[in-house]
Amino acid sequence: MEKFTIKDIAKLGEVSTATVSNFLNGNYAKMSATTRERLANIISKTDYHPSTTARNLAKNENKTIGISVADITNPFTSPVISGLSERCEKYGYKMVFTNSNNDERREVENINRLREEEVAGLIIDPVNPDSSIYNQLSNAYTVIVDRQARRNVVDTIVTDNMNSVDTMVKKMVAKGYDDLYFVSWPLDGVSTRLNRYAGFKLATNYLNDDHLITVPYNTSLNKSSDFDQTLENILANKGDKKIGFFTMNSRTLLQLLKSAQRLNYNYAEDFGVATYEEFEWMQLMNPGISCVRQDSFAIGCAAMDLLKEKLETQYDNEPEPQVKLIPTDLIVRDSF
Amino acid sequence: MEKFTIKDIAKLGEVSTATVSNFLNGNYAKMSATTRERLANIISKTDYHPSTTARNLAKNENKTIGISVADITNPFTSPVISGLSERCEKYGYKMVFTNSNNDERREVENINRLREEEVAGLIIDPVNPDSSIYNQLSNAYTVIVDRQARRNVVDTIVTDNMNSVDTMVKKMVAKGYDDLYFVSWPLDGVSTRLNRYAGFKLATNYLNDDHLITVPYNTSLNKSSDFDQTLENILANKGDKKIGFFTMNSRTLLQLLKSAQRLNYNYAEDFGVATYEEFEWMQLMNPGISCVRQDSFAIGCAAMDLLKEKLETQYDNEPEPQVKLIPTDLIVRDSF
DNA sequence: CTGTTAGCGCATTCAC
DNA sequence: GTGAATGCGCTAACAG
Repeated sequence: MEKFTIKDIAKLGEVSTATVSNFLNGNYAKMSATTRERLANIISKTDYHPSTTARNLAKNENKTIGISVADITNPFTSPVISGLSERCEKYGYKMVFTNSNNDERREVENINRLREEEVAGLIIDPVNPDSSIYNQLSNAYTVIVDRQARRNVVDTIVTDNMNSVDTMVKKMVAKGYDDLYFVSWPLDGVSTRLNRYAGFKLATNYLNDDHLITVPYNTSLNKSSDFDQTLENILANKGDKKIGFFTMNSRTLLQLLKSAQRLNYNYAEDFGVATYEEFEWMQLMNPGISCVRQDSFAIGCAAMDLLKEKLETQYDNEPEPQVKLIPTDLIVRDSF
Repeated sequence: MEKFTIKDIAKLGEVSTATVSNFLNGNYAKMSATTRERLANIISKTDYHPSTTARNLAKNENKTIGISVADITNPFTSPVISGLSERCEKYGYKMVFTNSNNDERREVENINRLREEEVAGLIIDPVNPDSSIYNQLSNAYTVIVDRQARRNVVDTIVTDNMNSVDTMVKKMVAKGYDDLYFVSWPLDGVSTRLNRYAGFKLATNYLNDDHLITVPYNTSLNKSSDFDQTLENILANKGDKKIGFFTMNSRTLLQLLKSAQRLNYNYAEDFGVATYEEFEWMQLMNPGISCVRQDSFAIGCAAMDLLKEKLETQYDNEPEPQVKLIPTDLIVRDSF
């Protein structure tokens, strides 16, 4: 938006462009104190600032990372971006940002565009972590966040699903619940669900899947469903037993809550409940709902930390992909 | 991340770099069909892609816009970004993104950094719209979103506060409410609040401020407050009158709801209520809460539309700053 | 139709 | 301590 170049200020300072360049890069050893001061003056007066484009070209480096998020609108991705942005600033990277709006095709376009921009690295919040497109990405300059592939080919940072469920459900066990149930969308080999369920089994020591309740992915909240039936079966026959549920996310929690409402059961009173994911309304409800709050900010930070580290080391061959687990916060309220 | 340059593929194609450049830019008229095909082949085989940096330098243009958001974590900014990203893609811009985390100092840094990147334009979701720092920005290449300054110096896109409140409150009036109250944080000259209140007065025809209830900015939701008192005064003495409240945002709504709960009044039953802002829990509550849903996505779109238009026209002197209002959706549920 | 050439703004030897 | 020269990868005349 300006017009001054390094030449202009070289002329004004009556020095060569090289000296100016040195000044700009802090190589003050290579000039007299007087020219240094003169340059400082001129530059501040002209509000000249070097062209990053030109500099990138000359140095053949580009301190920017490309970001592709599946869905900016998802409440869990904002904190991730916040963490990324924090670290980018800290490390002197700028971030160019793309949103795929849950569209795999668009994600591919975004990633390709990002690569053409010659970004130094890539951070991807994948639409479908099991897609094959990530195979083309080198693990040397990319990291995946938030969603874990069944077989991951690049480093990924995700919330510690298994352990958080384990410790939360252990708290329920400790309160003397006789029967605990895990309410989930169909497992379908999705790693998030599998890992959360694994945590549940770990805490409860259930050996088979008798305590796994599955609800279809897209059931209406406001119509009675099969789930009403199984809930009624459990609750009507519970006798003196304490019954508890752990729901794998907020949607299944709502499913449970709505069903219970239809059947005239109250949570906390007639049964205990805790859930993965935190939303504001869980705190507003009365009694408040215990939940696992994932630390998305930390995921963003860790992702950029990892990426920076990878970018700074020279690999003779691609590093083995790892997955790093980020611990969660357990929010215990009065729902169990 | 690659190594092929235009020279390499020129050599491979046994043509000059100029021809390759023409090919890349779609100037197929300037070459024979055979060389065109040959080039296409070679390029696809080598997975060569031109350096955007070099291209930007050569063309002295930079199809990127800089974005500075006050707080990525605010649920209303995600849709704005979504809209921006939509339009950026459409118009062929890429976006470099910064987050200020509600810190004015950081915002200044971000904006300066963005300008140094030689972005073509700037879109700013301001931390404090009344800050003086926006005075330094030319209206020729920047637009502000979401928050309106008292005296705005650059084009601004905001939600249509006044008209949405007006039409929502008119719906309450139509339902025969005898007394309507506007619950708000102290007006304090903040344009958002002023405009919403103006809409309220427009709908109710109240001439003075007797129906404005002010609650301090930072009162705890869970302790009884002065507000409890004034609410009790109104509700205890209402007689046969229908009483309604319009709250200026979700926080003041919660204030109202919690106070009512403490005083054993029920909304919808003992009084009517509607609010600015929509959150998921308003839909979950029973009865659902009527609210004004601002179309943040549209704000993002409009902002980028405007910016693009400005970028493409040559101004002899800076254009007069305008403010554009984005209409909202009125969600009527059962709370009044 | 194709090649030559001169920049774009800056960084970096290598002389002086 | 300083400056001229060269190149980063590409574009845009201008010749041929």
